[in-house]
Amino acid sequence: MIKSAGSKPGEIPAPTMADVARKAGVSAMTVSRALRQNSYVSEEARERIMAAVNDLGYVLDQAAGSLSSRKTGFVAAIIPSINNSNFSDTARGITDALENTGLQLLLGYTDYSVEREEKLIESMLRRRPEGIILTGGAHTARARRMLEKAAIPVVETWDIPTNPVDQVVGFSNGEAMALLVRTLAAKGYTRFGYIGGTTSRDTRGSQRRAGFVRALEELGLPTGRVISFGVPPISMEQGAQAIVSLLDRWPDTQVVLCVSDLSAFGALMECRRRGLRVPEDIAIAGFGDYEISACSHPRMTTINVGCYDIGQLAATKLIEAIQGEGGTAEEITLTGYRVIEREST
Amino acid sequence: MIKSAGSKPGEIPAPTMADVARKAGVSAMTVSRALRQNSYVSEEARERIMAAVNDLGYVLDQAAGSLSSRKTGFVAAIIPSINNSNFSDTARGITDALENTGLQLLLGYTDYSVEREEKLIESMLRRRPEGIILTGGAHTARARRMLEKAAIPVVETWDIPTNPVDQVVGFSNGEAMALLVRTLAAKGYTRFGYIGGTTSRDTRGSQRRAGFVRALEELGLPTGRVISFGVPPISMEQGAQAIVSLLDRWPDTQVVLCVSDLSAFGALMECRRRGLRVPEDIAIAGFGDYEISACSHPRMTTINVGCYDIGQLAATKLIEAIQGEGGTAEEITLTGYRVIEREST
DNA sequence: CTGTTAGCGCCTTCAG
DNA sequence: CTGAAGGCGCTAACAG
Repeated sequence: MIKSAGSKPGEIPAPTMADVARKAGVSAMTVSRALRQNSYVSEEARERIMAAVNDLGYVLDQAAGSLSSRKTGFVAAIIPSINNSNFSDTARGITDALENTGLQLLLGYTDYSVEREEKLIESMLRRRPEGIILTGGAHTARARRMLEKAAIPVVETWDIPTNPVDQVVGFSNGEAMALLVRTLAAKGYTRFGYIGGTTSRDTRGSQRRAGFVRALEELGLPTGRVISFGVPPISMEQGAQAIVSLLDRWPDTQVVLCVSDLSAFGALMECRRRGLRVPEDIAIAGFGDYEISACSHPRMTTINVGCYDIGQLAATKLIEAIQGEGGTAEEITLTGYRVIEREST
Repeated sequence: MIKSAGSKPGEIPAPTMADVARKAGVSAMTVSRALRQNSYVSEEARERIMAAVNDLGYVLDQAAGSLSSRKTGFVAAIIPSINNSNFSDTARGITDALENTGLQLLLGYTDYSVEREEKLIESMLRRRPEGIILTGGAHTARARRMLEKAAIPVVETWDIPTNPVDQVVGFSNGEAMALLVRTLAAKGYTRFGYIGGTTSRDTRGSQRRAGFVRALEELGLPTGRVISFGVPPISMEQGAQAIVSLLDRWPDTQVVLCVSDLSAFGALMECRRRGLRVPEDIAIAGFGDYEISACSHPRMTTINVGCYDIGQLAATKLIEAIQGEGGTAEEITLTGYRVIEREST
């Protein structure tokens, strides 16, 4: 504990604006003005105020300020996992877009659970954020109701919900995966396998799987070689185990697509460990273009979905809606993705 | 924009406690009591209140509450990078420890810059967090002063500062790296190389390097094979480039230690790509025990430092200090680390 | 350019 | 178990 702290008796209460005002010989209102960028304060007064602020070690109390100004300066963002670099890239994009707007990020993660998302939304709304960014379009009914009641701009990302709450910045996970299938089919592969999680929780994961199946159907190729493996997120280790089962069951599989680069990497390394040549004996592709896929040996084919840009764009749209007149139409912004062919296919 | 929103004229203002109270036929005070767990409210009143809350879609405004209760329910945490799974594991540990305490995390990242840390600390202190968790012991003078003035519990993590602000939950990065050197020296390696970043910004990185050199000196082994490579964080790709330079310059190097598993992985893959056998031709070890090191081929030797536990323990200590009488002594809690020997050495 | 007045929405405190 | 009064620290709105 520093000096005297906590709620000890004899504690020195933090200085308030009134303390600064007294010390600088002005009113609290002038201090308030001096501490913001806009409003006019004489150079002389400003200097005295800043000196007093420094002397006292005064730090503005935004909770009090936002109560009276009715603006909290918070923006909430909810991602599935903070440990997944795809989503933390999105979080970085959000933070960077928020820089210099005076808005502060309230970040939470759901562990891929809509129930946890609901709780998070509730606890975040208690902080009265001026806008909120969500991942995906699957929410509980109560979460949806709370969002609508909150009457703040909402941006759903990483997906294209069929029934958006408000704005959307995302892409079709199914279409992206389908594109990958078509690209690989064009190279001559016909016997495709798939590794992903159980479909119940991770909506993006199940959309990718659906896109995989749909693309194969359209190409008239067999669709059955699918391994579903545990609840998301599917780890590298699970990818390794899954490819063993998959090749065990369907030994003539030529190429395996995975729900993400992480499981793909696990699968890739396991194949190398077992002496399989990639892509000669078995080709492998991931999803998400994580750092790892550009660096592995062999380098991995994957699909880049612009995680950082999603975050930056979502935040930009949100800021516009917050600062705008509130009349922005509901809007769906599609973000791009592209297949990155590397050595593993 | 949902329904009517933003600051449009004709907007429906969010319901307040008074609205709920009116609807439930009680006073605002009773609503306030009903919405918390403690305090006594009759079952009958509580039911009516909850019904009104539901009808109105009322969500408590914590900013107002904390102004009067003088407790914000915020805890701040600052990590170097949100994209590094070691630190996001720590963040998860913090979040998990905070669960069910009613405390909410305010998370920020510095990109390894003490200047950015200073700005973050300032903007977070404006939210009046009840405690703060930092990474490392290097702060600007002004940051230190602000922390001291704030008179809230502080926990520095991931390091053992020579002059702690308050509490510490960490380990010696230098000692951990030295242990790795000794472990490998015991296996017979004598010609060690090292890959890390420039030392100016990442204090943990430079401590690891110092530990590397110190351990070799104590063993009477040569210490010169060090490649410094860019500002942190050192990427996988930089690890790949660095090992090429290193082996180019010192071809007889037997084992290379890296500042983290990420650069070590890049180095490992690059060696495999060039047809080098690992560990026969060149052994490689990382630091941090990222998921990747357990899954790569060959699996990588590294050192596990309990990232998640650091976060959980730091938050637990912080909560104790917050809830305690404020008299907790300054305390240094050492966390454990252990070498994990795998196939790459 | 500066000050005054009032009140943001809730909780503390004290009375019933 | 419930209510009334008052104020947390700041800023909007208006007056000078």
